[in-house]
This record gives sequence, C-alpha cells and structure tokens, in this order.
Amino acid sequence: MERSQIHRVSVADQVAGILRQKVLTGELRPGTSLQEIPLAESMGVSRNTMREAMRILSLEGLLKRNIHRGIAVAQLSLRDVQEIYHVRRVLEISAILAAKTPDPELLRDILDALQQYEAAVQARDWVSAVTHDLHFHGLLIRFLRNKRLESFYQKTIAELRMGMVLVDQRHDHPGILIPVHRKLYELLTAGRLKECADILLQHLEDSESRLAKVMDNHRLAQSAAVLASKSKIS
Amino acid sequence: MERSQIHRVSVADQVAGILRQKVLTGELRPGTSLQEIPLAESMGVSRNTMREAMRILSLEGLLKRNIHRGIAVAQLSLRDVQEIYHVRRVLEISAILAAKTPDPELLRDILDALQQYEAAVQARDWVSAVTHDLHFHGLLIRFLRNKRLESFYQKTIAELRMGMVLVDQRHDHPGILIPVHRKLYELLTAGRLKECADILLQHLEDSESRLAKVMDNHRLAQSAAVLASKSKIS
DNA sequence: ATCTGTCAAGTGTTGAACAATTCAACTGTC
DNA sequence: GACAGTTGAATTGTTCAACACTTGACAGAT
Repeated sequence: MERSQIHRVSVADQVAGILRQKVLTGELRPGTSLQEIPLAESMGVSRNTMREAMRILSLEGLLKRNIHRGIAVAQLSLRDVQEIYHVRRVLEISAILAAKTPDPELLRDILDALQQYEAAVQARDWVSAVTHDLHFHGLLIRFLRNKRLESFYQKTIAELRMGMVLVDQRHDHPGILIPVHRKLYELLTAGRLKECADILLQHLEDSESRLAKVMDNHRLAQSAAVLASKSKIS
Repeated sequence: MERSQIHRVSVADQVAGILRQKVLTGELRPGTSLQEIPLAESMGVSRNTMREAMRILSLEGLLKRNIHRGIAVAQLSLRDVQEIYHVRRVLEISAILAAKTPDPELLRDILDALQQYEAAVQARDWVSAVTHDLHFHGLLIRFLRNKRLESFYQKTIAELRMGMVLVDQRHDHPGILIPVHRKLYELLTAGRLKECADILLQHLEDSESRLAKVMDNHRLAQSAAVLASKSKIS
C-alpha cells in the first residue's frame, strides 16, 4: 500500500534533474562549458556522480559532449529548429487526427492549459505564457496514448525551449496567438479534426518562421558584438 | 584533413556498443539480469565504465534499471509491441508521403535492401531476412530528412528487434512478404505515394497482429513451462 | 506456520589516483 | 617576424578501493 508514493531516486538522477532545470530556465546558457570537478563540488556530489548526471543530459540532447574537450550546453542551429518543428508537425497532427473519441478529462486539462495561457498573456507574463503554450501542445500528444511518442515529444520540446531562452523573451507578443489556440480547442471539441489539423499546421509553420527570424537577428547581433569586442582589443 | 575518419570513442561507448549487439542478437535474452562486477571483469573494464555503458543502454530502453535491485535486459509486453507498431505507422507513413521528389541514391539503397531481403529469403536465412526487412523500412524514414526522427525510429526498432529474438525465428515465413515490399517499392518510384502509404499501413497492421499472436503463444508456452517445473519441484 | 532479526550480496556513492588528450605558451630555427 | 616542434599545465577518461544503503533469503523464536 502507498507504494506508489515512495519513489527513490538516485543522486545522479536528482543532479541530472537540477541541471536540466538550470538549462531549461536559461540559468545555464547555450554554449556554456561545464567542468566536472567544480560543478560536482558546487553541488556536493562526487565527480563520478556528476559524470553520470552529465551522461544522462547529453543523451537527452541538452548537453553536448566532446571527448577530452569537455561538455557544454547544447546550442540550437537553425537546422535544429527546422527539425524540431518538423517533429512537432508530424506528431501533433497525428495526435489531432487520433482524437476521434477524446477523453473528456484530457479535454478539460487542455482547456485549463488554454485558460492559464490566456491569463498569463493578460498579465503580460511572457515566460509563463510560453510555458502554458507548450503545455497546451504537449497535452495534444496524449491523444496518441503512446508513452514512447510522448516522451520523445517532450524531449524534443525541451530542446526547443532551451533554444528559446537564448532569445530575448520580450521580442514577441504571444497574445496574438490566443485566437488560434481558442480555435484549435473549439474544432477539437467539435470533432472537426481535419480542419483543426489544418489550422495547427499553419500555426506551427508561422511559429517556426517567427522563431527562425528572431534567432537569425539574435545571431547577427551576437556576431556583431563579437566583432566589436575584437576590434576593441586590437 | 581526414579528420572525419579519426573518431575516437570512449571505452564506455564501446562497451555499450558491444552490449547492445549482445542484446539485439539475442545472446543476452530478455529478462537476463546483469551484474556490474562480473560483467565488468569479463570485459576487462572497471566497474564505473560498465556502469556508464549500462546507463546508456537503459536510457535507450534496452536495459531496465531497478534501483538497488539490479539491471536486466528489458522485456517487451504486448502493450510495448502495440506502441512500437504505432510509432512505425506514424513515422513510416509520414516518410512515404514526404517522398515527393525522392533522392535517387536513396531509392537505389532501398532497392538494394529489397534485393538482399529477397536473396536471404531464397536462402532460407530468416535472421538475415529480418535484418534486411528492417533495413528496408529504416531507409524509408530517410525521406523525412530529419536526424531526430531517424534516431528515434532506430531506437524504437532496436527495441522491437530485441523482442523478436525472443520468439523462435522459424515460426514464420517472411517470404510471404516479398510481394508486398516489391509493391511498396514500385509505388514509391512511380510517385503513387498515397497508394503506397495505404499498402504500408496494411502491411504494418498485418505484421503487428502476426507478431502479437506469436508472442502470445510464446508467453503461454513459457508460463506452461514454469508451471511444469514448479509442479516437478513440489 | 508466521514473524522477526541477521547476514550476505549487490548496487549507489565517494575519493583518490593515474593515463590520455588537448590547448596554449614557449622554444629555437629559418 | 613567421613557423614548426616541444613542453607542460589543465581537463577529461579510466581505474581502483572503500564504505553506505538496500534487498532478499535464511534461520531462529514465537
């Protein structure tokens, strides 16, 4: 009894979780190189345990390992963003089309996410808005009722989110997207799945091109800054 | 120059590769429990390195880790098989539909796989036939031109294959499936993608139900054997 | 027979050491 | 001054040995 509540987690897994949070929240920015000994000491664990944690995150794609050269927080390229949105299109649209007899509880969760998203936008809390936006989409995947597809999707979204903290959150106005999400929810509950999938496809394509543009601007600004600092040195 | 050829791999990765092979070929059967120290000694590496290798494989889903209770080769349930075939349907059909302007070289690779598959069947080499069958399907995924989807697919297929070595290879006659694959290839090169996807869907569903039936028989035989041995003891 | 305490075996974690590799600074030569 | 080669510090990869903690089985007590 109550066995489900007692779940032991190894220290390595906990460390991986903490590191994962730091990466996803942007506390550790893409490109940052992580050294084993200082990090292990700062978290009060041994070097081996830290290595296991880093191994986990590198297999998740959040860290990138270069043998004998160290581990760094992964950096998304434009190609990566394209791939990730491709994954989103394939999975989310499959999910929508699989929602013929949707679980009412799941529909309620989706509505909750939608409302929290709208509330966050009202409050001009963009970080929270992004969170609930991604949560909304993540819930859609549950229509597939497939743990493998769900965890792959979540892993992929984690990569995307890591890439998004790179850019300034205030660049964009997620409020524009409220009507689209509303529409998606309505079509979904009405069982008009094909139309819903079409709108979702359009939405994802818009979203991708917007992010790509922002990232490109950011990249240009970055390299300009590097050039400026270099010229200042010489 | 020639830097691409020189790829160093850590010992842990190599050990993981060897273990992976042993699992996929069935040398280590599902359910087998693996102990760190004996395994590490048998392969001439330290316990830590072996732990890293096992961590890799458990994150791939090939090993299952129970904290403080050891690691065992994962065992596929019928639910797992259903999930994996679901993944196959989603990805392979998306891939087919994405093959509007197929890369000629890829088409040739697919034809090669098909011919090797047919040759294996002619030679009554079922193991090789399964290999080339899965290779054929794996090549289809390349139409997606998406590394994340490809590696996820390969990881999933690896799980499936592990489940398939469980059952007796001689139960089935893969030769029956030659015409279907031939047809898939023809429709694909003809650009009749929708029809191709339909046949593929049918093929995957047939394949799934066949495997499910075989696994169920196997499961019954297993539990019967267990019962028999128990009654012999008592 | 059920329960409880003990114990061995195995995993989780630590810390220290050594080997291998990279990178940058330093040499000397041209 | 430019360049190739050398040296050495820093970091990662790997090994080893020890201890803590958990589990499962066994034996003895009830």
